[in-house]
Amino acid sequence: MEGSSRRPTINDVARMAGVSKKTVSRVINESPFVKEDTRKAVQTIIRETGYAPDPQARGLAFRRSFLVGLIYDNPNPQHTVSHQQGLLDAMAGSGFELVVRPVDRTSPRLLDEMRVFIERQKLFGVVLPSPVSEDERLAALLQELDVRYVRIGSVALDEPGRMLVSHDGKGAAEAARHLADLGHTRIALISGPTSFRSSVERRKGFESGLAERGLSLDPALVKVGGYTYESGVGAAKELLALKARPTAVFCLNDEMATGVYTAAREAGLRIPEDVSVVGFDDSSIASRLWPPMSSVRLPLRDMGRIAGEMLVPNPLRDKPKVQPDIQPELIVRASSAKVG
Amino acid sequence: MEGSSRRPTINDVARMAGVSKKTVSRVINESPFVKEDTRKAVQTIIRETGYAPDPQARGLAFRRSFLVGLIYDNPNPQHTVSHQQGLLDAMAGSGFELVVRPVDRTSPRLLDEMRVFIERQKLFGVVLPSPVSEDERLAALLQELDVRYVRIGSVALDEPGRMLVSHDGKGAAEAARHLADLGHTRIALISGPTSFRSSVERRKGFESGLAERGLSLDPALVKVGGYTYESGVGAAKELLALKARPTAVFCLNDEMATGVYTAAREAGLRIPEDVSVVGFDDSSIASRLWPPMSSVRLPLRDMGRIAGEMLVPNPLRDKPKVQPDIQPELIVRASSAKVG
DNA sequence: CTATAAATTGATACCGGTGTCATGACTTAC
DNA sequence: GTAAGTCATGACACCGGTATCAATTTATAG
Repeated sequence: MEGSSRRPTINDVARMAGVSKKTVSRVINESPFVKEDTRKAVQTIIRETGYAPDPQARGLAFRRSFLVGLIYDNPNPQHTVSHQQGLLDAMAGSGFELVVRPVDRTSPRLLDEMRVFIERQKLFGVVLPSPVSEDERLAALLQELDVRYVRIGSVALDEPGRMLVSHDGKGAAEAARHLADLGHTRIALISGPTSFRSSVERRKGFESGLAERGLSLDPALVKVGGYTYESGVGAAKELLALKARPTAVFCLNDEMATGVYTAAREAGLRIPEDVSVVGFDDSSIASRLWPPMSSVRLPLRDMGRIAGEMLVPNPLRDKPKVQPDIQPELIVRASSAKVG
Repeated sequence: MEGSSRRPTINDVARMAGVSKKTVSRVINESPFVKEDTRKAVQTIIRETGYAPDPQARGLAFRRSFLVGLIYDNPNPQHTVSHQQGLLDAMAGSGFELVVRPVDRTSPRLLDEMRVFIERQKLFGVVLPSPVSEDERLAALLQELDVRYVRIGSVALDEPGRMLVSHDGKGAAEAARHLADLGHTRIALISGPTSFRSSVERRKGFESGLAERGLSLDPALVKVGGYTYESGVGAAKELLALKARPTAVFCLNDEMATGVYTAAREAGLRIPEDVSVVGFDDSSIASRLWPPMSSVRLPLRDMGRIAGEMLVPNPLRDKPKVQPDIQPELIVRASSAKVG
């Protein structure tokens, strides 16, 4: 089996099959201009030798690599991991590889760095989870460089084939209806930084959900946090110290919602008896806290997978099928209960 | 500035500098056989044109890519993320890119898949965090393929340049001494699967730490979990139902330790008054739980960074310096207190 | 000043694929 | 049966670099 120590090249296959390397190339690339007999003969040799084309050489000739870049700058590693896993699910066995690239989206050199990264590596495609996906200059650069890309974000910023929308607003609206249906009327909101599109969308969705139940968001009950645990503690302390204390708090991510637990404990308040809490992300901590926390779940891994399917052709997955719709889902646990 | 739309190649630079492409190649590769004047002239052109060699072409000629593979199969995504971040820290600006590759270490086709992956991509190097790092067949394969690699694991399984040791045992020993010093004598252990080297090492370290204080591990107080929350709940339930109930529980990871919180609550026991808990990993949940959990911290990101420094030459980091020693550290919080 | 050694440099082949275009074989039309 | 068109294939250049080795220049020795 192991005749020579080095992997066979296209020349070896061509010689063994008694054809030119160009014909082997045609077989590899599924050119229709190959006689059936020839194709089979070549494929037999390919199978016997275990030949696989060298991605570097192929990429050099194609002027395009077989690398997909994941460009991210998410404060929540959970998001990155999940997206990455999903992407890898979709890419497994496709012959493409995933190159990960964290960036600082506030860096003035971001665009230059991205240009160099993409041009140098001649990336086949790029996946941009939020908040990087929200940078229109970056999207413009990708179009200029003629690279395939998929942006993952909470709202449609691009044409369908290039944008995967997670509809964060719908999930937030569901949370709003849930709390309203439990009888809450003084519902506080701990938002993330308004520079994040997700914060804006989630807030909008939350407000529209409240509106559906005839409620509106009291500006005095809105705090802007930084998507961190500490900022959640701080915001919750202020909210829980109010004379007209809210009976429920919705947080735009679980980190901050966890901070509400801490603040509530310090204020001597019980969850959910004194204050209901609903988070966003359904991170692993949500179900570990006591009481287990209600939270809006985004199918992050699925989103990564779908983005991958949109980007790379995968022979193992035959059906290109319609792009499934991503829907957030409210997971109701014990941290949200009837008011009173 | 932007004369032509395509990036300059080595030929452009050679023509503009009035030398052959081979000389430009020598300058790029820092060959000592280039006259100072020539080198400067070429470097000037390189700077002016913004030329950068094509990694694919270079890799093709070198028979080696500029890709580093991260091969992992860790049930705890936190570990993967942290290692990955550290690796990327070390690789930033080096010209190398990180390709991530999750695997199933129990798959019978693992070795074949790895061989194909490494040979096809002609990887420059590979990083193997535990538990993948514990597979000796894989290490043998990497040596056969003549690929640089760094194994990250709890104990030395390879020569120093190829192994980064995290000394999990020391951290576990510290936890043991900590609990013993608090007066605990009936100390339970919830272990991970013994197929994980980390479990074995942590347990050994824990036992030696107990021995230092004149204690020994009671086999009746040892449960083997699966490194999951659920297994932690199950193991803790059994332990806390014992007549001779342990006054402290050490868990070989935080997931299981979090399960002890749940089991204790269900059993009506208080932490730390009725039972002290110490975890391992110092994952983010440890400090969010109530009471905040004592846990052994491993500098995972630093480990990734050091592994990266061991693997890739980085011009931005001049000092190769001695390999720093990785030391676990016990973070004492409120879940461990004097026996009483 | 000449012979010899050492330092520089470039011509050419090659890494392992693909694109272009010409060529020969085979059909189909008349 | 011959002309024209289609199909199948290969020769050769090329993608953008590096390796080899010979050629040229410069330095050192005698």
